[in-house]
Amino acid sequence: MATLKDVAKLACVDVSTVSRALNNTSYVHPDTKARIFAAVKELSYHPNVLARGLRQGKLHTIGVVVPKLQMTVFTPVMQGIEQAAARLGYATLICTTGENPKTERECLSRLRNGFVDGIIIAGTGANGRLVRDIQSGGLPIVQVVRQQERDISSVVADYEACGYDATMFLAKKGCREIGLINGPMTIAPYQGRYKGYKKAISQLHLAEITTTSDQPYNSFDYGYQCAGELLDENPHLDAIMAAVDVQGLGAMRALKERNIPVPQQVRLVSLTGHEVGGMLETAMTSLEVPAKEMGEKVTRMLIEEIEAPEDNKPSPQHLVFSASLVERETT
Amino acid sequence: MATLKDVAKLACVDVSTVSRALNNTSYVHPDTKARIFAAVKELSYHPNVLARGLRQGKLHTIGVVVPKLQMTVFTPVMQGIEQAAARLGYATLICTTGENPKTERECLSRLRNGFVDGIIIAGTGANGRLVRDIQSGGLPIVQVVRQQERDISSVVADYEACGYDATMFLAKKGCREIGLINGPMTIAPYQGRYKGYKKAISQLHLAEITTTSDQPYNSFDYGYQCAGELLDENPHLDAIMAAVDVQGLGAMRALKERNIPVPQQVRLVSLTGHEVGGMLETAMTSLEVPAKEMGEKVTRMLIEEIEAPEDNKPSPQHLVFSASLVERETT
DNA sequence: CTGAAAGCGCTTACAG
DNA sequence: CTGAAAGCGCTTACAG
Repeated sequence: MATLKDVAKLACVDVSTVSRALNNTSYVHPDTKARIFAAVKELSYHPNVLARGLRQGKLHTIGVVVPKLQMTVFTPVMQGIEQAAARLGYATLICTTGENPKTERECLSRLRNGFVDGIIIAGTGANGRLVRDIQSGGLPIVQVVRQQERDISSVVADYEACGYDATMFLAKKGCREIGLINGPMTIAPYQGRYKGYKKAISQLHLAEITTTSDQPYNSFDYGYQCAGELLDENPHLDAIMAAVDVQGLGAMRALKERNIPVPQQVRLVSLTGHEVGGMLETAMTSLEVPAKEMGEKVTRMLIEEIEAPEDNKPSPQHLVFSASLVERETT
Repeated sequence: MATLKDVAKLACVDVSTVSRALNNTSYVHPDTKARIFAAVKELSYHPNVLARGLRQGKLHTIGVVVPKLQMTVFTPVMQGIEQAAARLGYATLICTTGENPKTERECLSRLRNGFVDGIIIAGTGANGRLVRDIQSGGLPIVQVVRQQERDISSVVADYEACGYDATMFLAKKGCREIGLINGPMTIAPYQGRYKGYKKAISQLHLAEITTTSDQPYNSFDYGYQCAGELLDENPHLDAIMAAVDVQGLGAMRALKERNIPVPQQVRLVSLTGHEVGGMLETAMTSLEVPAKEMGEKVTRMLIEEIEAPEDNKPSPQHLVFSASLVERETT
């Protein structure tokens, strides 16, 4: 690979002049410039981003730490992040943790080593200490989808409203035994959804009906198993709310296998929709979350913080997006 | 951020000694070592990966260029890549092109600048020249899912066999009017699927039935529209093959809206399955592609090439995975 | 076992 | 308008 030095030699100028010409950072005589560009072309020179990054203390790269991509809200979130970052001249380094705190710790350690200018995280909640350390070490970090830390900026959806609204919506349809398929309370969105559900349930004087399974919670099998359990233990169940789309798919399948007509006997809602709902044979009603937009927004927020002067960093801000109930065929 | 120098000063040794202690690259007196580690801890020192990368000419990072993630085979492929890379001590830089050649060109240009030690690409086919340039410029690059270049290593599935096998399978079930929903012939996998379909069709002396739409081809809407067209123009159609899962979802929806029973009247197969097939209300028969495994494999291949001594780089190799027909409920 | 020095490929004040 | 020099934070022969 050709270096600045090679170009300088070929163009018979100093490396500093080449640098200036290439970065347009000060006037360079047109003739010199022409010679330089000719040399660049001849050698097919490409500046070494690492060297520049080291010198400038900035690599124009952001790190993203998410649990998993497949069939989750994180895919569209990631899409938004990637696009916004590219538009602003940043590359995106991705790290999936599989909800494993240890993997997450490794990801974060790797990222903090001058590799990235900032981090976007949807955390497991198990590495709060490390996350705060990174923040106070001067590396900007923001949360997306999951707001686990109060003092770190975040972009999330209003999960409590999702839980509440969906319950109320189902009640208005006449449902009286509404079961919830959820996930661990240590993860903010699941807690939010539960709170909303609980609030609505008690306002309506209905009984709380929940369940859990041993499967990883953000999965088809979890939805399938929990739905099965709910149905078996509550013969008069008339509605199921799934925390996420893929759980909803599992629930749908469980309903079908029991020959329970949807929505006639049991209605079904996903509390965190991201497109798939509308692509199903029986389109699923869901609270659609603006996932891509959230990704874009959190990226802009992070890059703003990265580019703010050292003595004028913005305070932590928390942005909450509303989900919109899209009624389809399962209610 | 503390630097090596800070640690050295605090531990009263030279930076070189600190470096050696930290990297375990030569014997360092236990006492010295202890002092160094104490200093590291006190300053919460983290080595700057950039500086090391620059010095060693290697950043332990690979770049990945894929069309899009959402509901495509690239999500599980990406998962495989990310996991294999992490296991081998590499970070993963991701770039999505949205099938846009210009975006792809920008991604590749950004990546080649010393940023990554190698590249994995599922290309649009429109930047062959650039891809070959990168390769001959000494930056290892490998293809996944789509083998667009003969002289660049690749890991793909046997799409032709997918097309052929699926057609034969459907014929054996008694189908005589088998429609294909495909994508552009400039993209290797679509061409492969078509070839296989065509071959089977002519062996069986059946008529070729295909169609296209203006929608982006790797999408629900494309599948929906194409299926609609196929059904409207071929009243006796008894099977639909969709190139990819998400097209299959669209086709399913089109069938449902026309009240066409599946599989009784029309059978449906996806030629590139990656899990979703089994998560549907009516589970979809598909040729399941080992996407994650392909991602892992291509990563190992790339890293092997990266780590091979300059004078002993492996020749281009092409690995083809077989898909396996998983029969579910749509056939 | 450890230090001093050179260098990775850039950028950026500082002169002139 | 351009050159010479210092430095970003590391690693790695070279001495001793």
